[in-house]
Amino acid sequence: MKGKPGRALAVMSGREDSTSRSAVPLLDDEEGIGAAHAEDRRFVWALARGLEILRAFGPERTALSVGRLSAMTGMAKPTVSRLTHTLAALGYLRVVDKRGHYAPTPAVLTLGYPVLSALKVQDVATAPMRELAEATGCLVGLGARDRLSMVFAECTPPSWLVTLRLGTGSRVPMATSALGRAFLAGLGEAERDYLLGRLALRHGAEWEALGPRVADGIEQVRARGFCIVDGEWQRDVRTAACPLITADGVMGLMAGAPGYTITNEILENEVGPRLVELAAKLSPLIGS
Amino acid sequence: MKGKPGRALAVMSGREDSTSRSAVPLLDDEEGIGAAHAEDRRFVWALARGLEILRAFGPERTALSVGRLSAMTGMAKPTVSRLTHTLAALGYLRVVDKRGHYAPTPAVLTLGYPVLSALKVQDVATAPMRELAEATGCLVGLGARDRLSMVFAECTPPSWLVTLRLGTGSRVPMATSALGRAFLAGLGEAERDYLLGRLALRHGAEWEALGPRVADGIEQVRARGFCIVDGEWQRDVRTAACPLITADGVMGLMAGAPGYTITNEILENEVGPRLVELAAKLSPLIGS
DNA sequence: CATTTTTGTGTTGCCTAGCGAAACAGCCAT
DNA sequence: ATGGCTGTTTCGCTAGGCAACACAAAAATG
Repeated sequence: MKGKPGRALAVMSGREDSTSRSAVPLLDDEEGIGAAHAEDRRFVWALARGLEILRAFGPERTALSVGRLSAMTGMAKPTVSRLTHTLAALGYLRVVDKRGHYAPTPAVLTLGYPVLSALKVQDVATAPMRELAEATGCLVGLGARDRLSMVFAECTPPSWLVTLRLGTGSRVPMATSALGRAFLAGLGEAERDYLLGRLALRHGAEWEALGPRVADGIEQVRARGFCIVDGEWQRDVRTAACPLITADGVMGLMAGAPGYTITNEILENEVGPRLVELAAKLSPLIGS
Repeated sequence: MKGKPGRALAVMSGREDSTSRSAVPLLDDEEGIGAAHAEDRRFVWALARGLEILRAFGPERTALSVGRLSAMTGMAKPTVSRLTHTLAALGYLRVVDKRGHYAPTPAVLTLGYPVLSALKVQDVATAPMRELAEATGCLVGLGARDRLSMVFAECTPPSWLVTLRLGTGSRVPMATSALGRAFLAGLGEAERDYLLGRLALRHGAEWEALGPRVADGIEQVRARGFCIVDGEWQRDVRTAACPLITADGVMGLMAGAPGYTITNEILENEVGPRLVELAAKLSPLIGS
């Protein structure tokens, strides 16, 4: 690229061995918004940065300070300060203590409602998913892609299961989860190859071992309609998943449980087929 | 405490703006982001505008064009075009047809997860709420304030009820819903008076009749712990609600059903007390 | 069916608003 | 007080908002 230091977050920084600067501002397991839009004149950075602030929060990061946000996102502190100030003025963030820690408020939930409503999740999916969850003892989830993760649109844990903490809006990685592999299997070739390329880029060296396992999951779906992942995403969690093609695009349906409550055989012979059956039933109902 | 609102509306940036302006940019039943921050140098307008774009979508407006968004929000079309372009590049919006209609994607759900996680909704609230819902035949909801509405953090409809379409992230007006009135009753005096003032401003002439009914709801809560609203929010929907004080602030708990499935007596003698009981149980568990 | 009307999106010029580096102001702790 | 923190203010330079224009496609009209 060119030596213009101009904008483009700190992702492409690293010209000199800077002392105090955090090397890479990547959030959790996500890729930043980086340089992809560096020359896009229609791209408004202020909005992208503000949303990255909201994304920085998570289950174990419920309250963050300006400095912490600055380090996590790679933005300058004054910028973060202004963005948090704005988000607080709009009601999406609030100050939780005198040290200036910010936390998201329920107002952000309103942003998500239109999608849930458009997908008709509550209308058609929740009840049969819950039924399957209670019948099999698995947590049953419906998810779609977000960047290189899968995000749950609906999540129905069986009433007695408390160890798996997932819910609407939570994410699992695409490459190591059954849900992600099933989703990939449901895509057209072009889009799947594109995503596999990005995944390879993101996982770096470990892709050597991971890539074939992803390909195997896709092959499982092709062979019998669903795939199984045992302990790759989280230790001692076994999951089956199948793709779900809707009018609004490809999603995925998964069912999983801790290893000590379910065997791979049950997952394969009972849960998997019922999952495929449910996906077929939901397929024409979900989305517009 | 907040600063003085003290300004009506309009006036975005230019002060000599005498040209004909698009009338009023109000979204559905919300107040715009108007003037309160007109002179706040720390306020980032681009971010506020982008979030208003996301807010413009709703259950019956699942896909919107640039022109429509421009009319709804009062922003210029090129501005909206760039914001939608940005949101699409980030994955929060996608183009759904050749005419350039945009629709939100499941990616926006990730923004809401941190709050649900922080409130521990799934961990402690969902199960007992569902239990109450099945036992009483009411939809049971847990909500918090967003601007002048109440937004649901969790919503558990009984399995057989399909006419009430509410879910996580959906909103009901503060003044005409039992949930809103119960929330107001749970606040401290200063904040309650501030909100009542804004509500009076927003409802204009009809506040003459509405205000006393709101006050009556608050009085009901004071007397017996919950209040009842019959048909004011939606025709033929009866609802009881009570405040729920958590470590993260005041919320509200409500239970409601269509009029032909429940009587006011049952609501008053059975549902209301159980609601109060549940709120007391959840109070120490929800939030940090 | 071609043409005009309507509706709606994407580009320019100009000027305001916002980003970022460095300096400035609070807070605690020792 | 003196550092070592962290969050907020100047100020230059650049990105982005707004108005007007240009343009594409559906709808209306003969």
